[in-house]
Amino acid sequence: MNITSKQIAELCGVTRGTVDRALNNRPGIHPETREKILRVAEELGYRPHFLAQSLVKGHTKTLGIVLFDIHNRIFSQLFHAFEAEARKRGYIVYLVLSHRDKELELEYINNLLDRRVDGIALLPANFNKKFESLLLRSRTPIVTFGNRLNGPFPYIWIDDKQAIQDSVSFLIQQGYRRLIYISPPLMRKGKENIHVPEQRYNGFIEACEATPDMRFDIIAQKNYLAELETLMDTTDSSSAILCSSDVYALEVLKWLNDRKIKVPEQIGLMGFDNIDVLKYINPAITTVDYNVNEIGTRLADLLINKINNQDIPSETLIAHHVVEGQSATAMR
Amino acid sequence: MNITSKQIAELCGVTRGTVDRALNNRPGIHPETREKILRVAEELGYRPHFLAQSLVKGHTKTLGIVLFDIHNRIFSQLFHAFEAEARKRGYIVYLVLSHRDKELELEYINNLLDRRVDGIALLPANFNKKFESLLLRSRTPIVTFGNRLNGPFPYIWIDDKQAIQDSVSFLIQQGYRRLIYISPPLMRKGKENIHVPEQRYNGFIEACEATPDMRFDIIAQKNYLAELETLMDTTDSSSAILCSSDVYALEVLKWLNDRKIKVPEQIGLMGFDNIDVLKYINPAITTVDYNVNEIGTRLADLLINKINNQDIPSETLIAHHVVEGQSATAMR
DNA sequence: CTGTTAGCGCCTTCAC
DNA sequence: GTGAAGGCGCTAACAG
Repeated sequence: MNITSKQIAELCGVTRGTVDRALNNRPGIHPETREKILRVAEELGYRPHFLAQSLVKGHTKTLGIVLFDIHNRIFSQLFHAFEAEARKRGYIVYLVLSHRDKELELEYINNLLDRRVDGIALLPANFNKKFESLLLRSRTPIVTFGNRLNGPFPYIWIDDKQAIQDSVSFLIQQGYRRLIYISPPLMRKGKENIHVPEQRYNGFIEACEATPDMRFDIIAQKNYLAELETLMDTTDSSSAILCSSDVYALEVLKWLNDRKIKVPEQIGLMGFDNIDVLKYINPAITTVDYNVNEIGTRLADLLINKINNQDIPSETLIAHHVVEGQSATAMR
Repeated sequence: MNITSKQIAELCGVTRGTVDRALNNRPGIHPETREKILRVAEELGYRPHFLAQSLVKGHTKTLGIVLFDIHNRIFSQLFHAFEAEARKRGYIVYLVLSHRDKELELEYINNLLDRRVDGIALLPANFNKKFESLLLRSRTPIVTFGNRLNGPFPYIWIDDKQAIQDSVSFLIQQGYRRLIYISPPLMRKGKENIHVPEQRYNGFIEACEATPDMRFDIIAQKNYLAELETLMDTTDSSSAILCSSDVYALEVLKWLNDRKIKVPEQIGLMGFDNIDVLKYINPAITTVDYNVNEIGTRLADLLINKINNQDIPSETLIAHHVVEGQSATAMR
């Protein structure tokens, strides 16, 4: 169906070796022969068979990236940057969505490995030894992000623990003395890789315990609004709700709005991630910002460098900072 | 590096043909030989080389999907559904982002073709004959969506013209008699494939012209807020702004908020797409809803059916309906 | 039942 | 400068 180098060889009355020399302009071929072959190839719209090339060259110029989903804006932005950098460096990417499902992730990883991707950017849901040894045995370059593994896999993200501590500091400074921390992923502890939620959780606990007179609660379940409800009568204007992600903060704000509870007048609210839809929300939600585009770009950069056998740092942490909105400003 | 069927053959003292029979459990092999081969393969963690398989089988079990971007929620949702259906049917997908850039789209299409993807789901930015003939010549199954080509390419989306007419009808019914239609993509007319924006535009014009006493304006430029400003002193509470997409409606609402112009008291506002972030917005934006998950699923379904040489409809239109919020409710 | 052979499309020595 | 041959890893048709 498609024109092959063999056919060109026949048409030009030469052998495939010569055609190859012309096509990949390698030395050792008469200029005229080259001209002719190139012309014929051009006319016939010859395009090399990428798979066949990959098979012999041993690389596919393909990257795989596994994400939980792209509903969370943070991940769709990350993908954008990743894809752009990959393209600039000559790679095309498989995007697969694990939905935090360990089985599915495993299935996908195996599939990507079978397809001989040159490297994988991985947001891991699995976390056990068996999984890691599969990755290691594959000898495929891998860079993790947004969740850490135990083995020697390079990692890029932010300093989550510090970021939450900064958030708590900010809230304390605003005069808040009673905090409710909402982080549903914590409920999957032991069942799933929740490295980042745990880092944030640890940061929260430490920061709170280091503060005299601080009261705090943790909500770690899927149905977090129901639990929040039971806590509401213990709150006042010196209370604030800190969410481990903007997506929860948005839900909480909506829930509070529906109940005519005013933010920040009656209770403070703070998110995390600074996803871009926040700009449309009233009141502006105080949150933690970090350059996710940079993460995406660096992620691709690191992975490709690793593919090229360059040394890359085992950990790359991107800067973060609290962005003050109007949702966590206690009446002092 | 990785174990091959040849090595298994040697280890088992048989030939590759036999190994192949065992691995792909084909008939004509002694149960014991099969057992042994399977056991050895299992122990060594043998996995077939997907590329080599593809090369000989003539298919790659790979789909390509080209999107403008995944910032617009409608596209990330669509991808989710597409990816899920593809996976269920045994395919993995390349996601490439054209950013509406015709050159880039072309480059990507060629790349996907070189990689011998089994099919392409295409949101086209290009629209000329040359582009279409490239697609046709490739003989690769293609299904378009969200923008139409002229050639015989199956298409799936919604009835955009009708949807805007329904929107206008709704606004008229609410008592609006002066409409401002905002659709920035229209400015790229002639330069880029804007099939859908044009359909919506046509629907708008027809619906307005069919209505006596209707005044209307079109804003078709990137800097639409600036143009909107010049029109604001010609509006009153019987005026409404109709946006060709929710993303513009969100910007407009923010802009109006900043100017303390009340929606819908002073002016009506309506969007299109019903992207999921709308649920967090106040006032609730009236918009047009359609099941984008269904589009994503059907898109994959159609494409795969086409790959399997089944007949598929040249046009598939998904239902839509106006969702009433509080942003376009004239004081009657 | 199993081995042999040929081929998918391309690249890469090694002779001539 | 060019041809011939072998191989990437797997499948498939044909013998035996």
